[in-house]
Amino acid sequence: MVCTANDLQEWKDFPKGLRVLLLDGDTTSASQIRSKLEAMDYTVTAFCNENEALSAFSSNPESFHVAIIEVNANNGHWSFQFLETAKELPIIMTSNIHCLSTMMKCIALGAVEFLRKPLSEDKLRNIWQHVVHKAFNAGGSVISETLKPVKESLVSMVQPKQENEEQNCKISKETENVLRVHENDQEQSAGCDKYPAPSTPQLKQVSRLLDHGDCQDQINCLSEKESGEHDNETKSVETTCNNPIDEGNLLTREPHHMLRKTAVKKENVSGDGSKSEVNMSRHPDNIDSGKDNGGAAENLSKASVPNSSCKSNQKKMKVDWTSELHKKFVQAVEQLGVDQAIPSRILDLMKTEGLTRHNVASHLQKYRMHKRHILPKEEDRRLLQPHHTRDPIHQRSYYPYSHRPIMAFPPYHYTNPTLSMPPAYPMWGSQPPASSHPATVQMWGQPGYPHSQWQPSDQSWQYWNPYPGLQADAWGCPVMPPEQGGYSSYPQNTSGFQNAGGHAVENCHGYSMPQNSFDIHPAEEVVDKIVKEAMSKPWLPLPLGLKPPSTEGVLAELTRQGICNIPQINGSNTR
DNA sequence: GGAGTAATAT
DNA sequence: AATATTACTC
Repeated sequence: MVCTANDLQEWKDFPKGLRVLLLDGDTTSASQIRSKLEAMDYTVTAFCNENEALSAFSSNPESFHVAIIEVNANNGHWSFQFLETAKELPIIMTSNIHCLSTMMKCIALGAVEFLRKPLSEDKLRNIWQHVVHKAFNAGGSVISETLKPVKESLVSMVQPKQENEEQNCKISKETENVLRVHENDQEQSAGCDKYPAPSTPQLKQVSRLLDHGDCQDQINCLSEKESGEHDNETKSVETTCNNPIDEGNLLTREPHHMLRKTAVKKENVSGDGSKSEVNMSRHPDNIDSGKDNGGAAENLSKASVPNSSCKSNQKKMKVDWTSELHKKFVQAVEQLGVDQAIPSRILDLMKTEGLTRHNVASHLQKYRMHKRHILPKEEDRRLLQPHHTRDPIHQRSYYPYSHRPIMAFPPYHYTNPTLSMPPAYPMWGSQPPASSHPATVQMWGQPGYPHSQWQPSDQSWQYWNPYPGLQADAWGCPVMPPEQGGYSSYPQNTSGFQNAGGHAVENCHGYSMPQNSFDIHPAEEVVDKIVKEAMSKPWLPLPLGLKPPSTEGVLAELTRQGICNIPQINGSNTR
């Protein structure tokens, strides 16, 4: 069906030109879908008549890579028949109707997705993924010969990334093994950034569960948008519910296959191309039996009457803060800055459907708490710098990015950092030589404080550093965006002193402190450079080690320059 | 009613 | 351990 080897060799800009069979009895809807698809460079052949579509496919199955089939009240039987007929083709069902049993039946019969109308660009944009998915995941008996070249071609695209991505995606060894057994492992890479595929994580879960024989404990479902929390820009999310399903109600010609198909995930891409999805899971002990369908699709929850249970259950879904999601969170937080980084705004920025303000708030709380444990350690390191004094004037140095705050902190951290200081020197004393270790949270973290994913040693850590070129030793550690100019070359830059212990550390601008600058003094030229920079940019916070001039000195200087009228600020009195 | 925090539950 | 929920305060 899909494409020949030649097709793929020529297919430089996949998925452009991917051929879509579109059946929609509603001509208006059909033309809308068609124009959207064509705008995305898909090649669309539209039918409004079932028989035409079927005969077109039957006569030349290789004309199509993917099908979008509308299900309506009248053509249900035909739709199922088409699903049976075109098993090799990834078929996306779409409908205005919300009928759980129909959706279940479609999915069980092999439909890759069930989308509620209207089909937005976001819904349509990634339908190519189903082609890839099918190529990789269809069972040997189902995959067509023509799909194999697709798979091979894409494997070569996916493979080089795979090793890294496997780590980044935190795939458990167990899962990896399962996937290898299933010969579907390439797909998992597609579940990562580059070639996201709609069903990947869920498939992994389902595969694992199947292998462990407890698949009834978990199906994947799609949540509907959380009411009122998201605008139309928000994207569908994927939720994973630990819901038992009544398999007896599902049509299945091949139970394993059916379940795999049930693991349909809906994924959309936000404007910037990033995924906007969230994995959610429910605690098994919260399961309602029977009618709990878990909202097997976005549409389901709205569609089916019993879905009230799904909706209510959604409350109990647990957000899986994947590195990807967390990255988004951090980006939102950083984009907002200290003043604006509040749950609702973060939520808005993240544009991740299924995520609630509460989810964000909870995560934010944890985020802040973690930072709270991290920052004092950084301050400790700064405090060891020569010339540094802890008089209040220098307190702004504790939070050197106040002009563009990265994150909100509890006030006591920058109003009186000394109060929150854990014992500093013992920590220093216990440091391993910086030459053998880049500084990590592990080195600085308080004993007993939870580590795991909060640490850079974690594989997902790299996702959490918004500026991979820079070191960040803490979760969300403020690091200077590269575009922020010379400011970051100040030695107090958080990322600039990762390697405590008197070794040269490059900050993000390649500015390098001399060896032993920590132990003794910065080289004079370094000091000069810092002083010059500070003087040329008085609006920036002072680097550590530099004292601001006294008020008297400033006034005297102003007077010398003939400036005698100084407006009163904050009650400070001048002449 | 949202936000922040701490405590507690799951 | 991670996340959600709750209670409380602002």
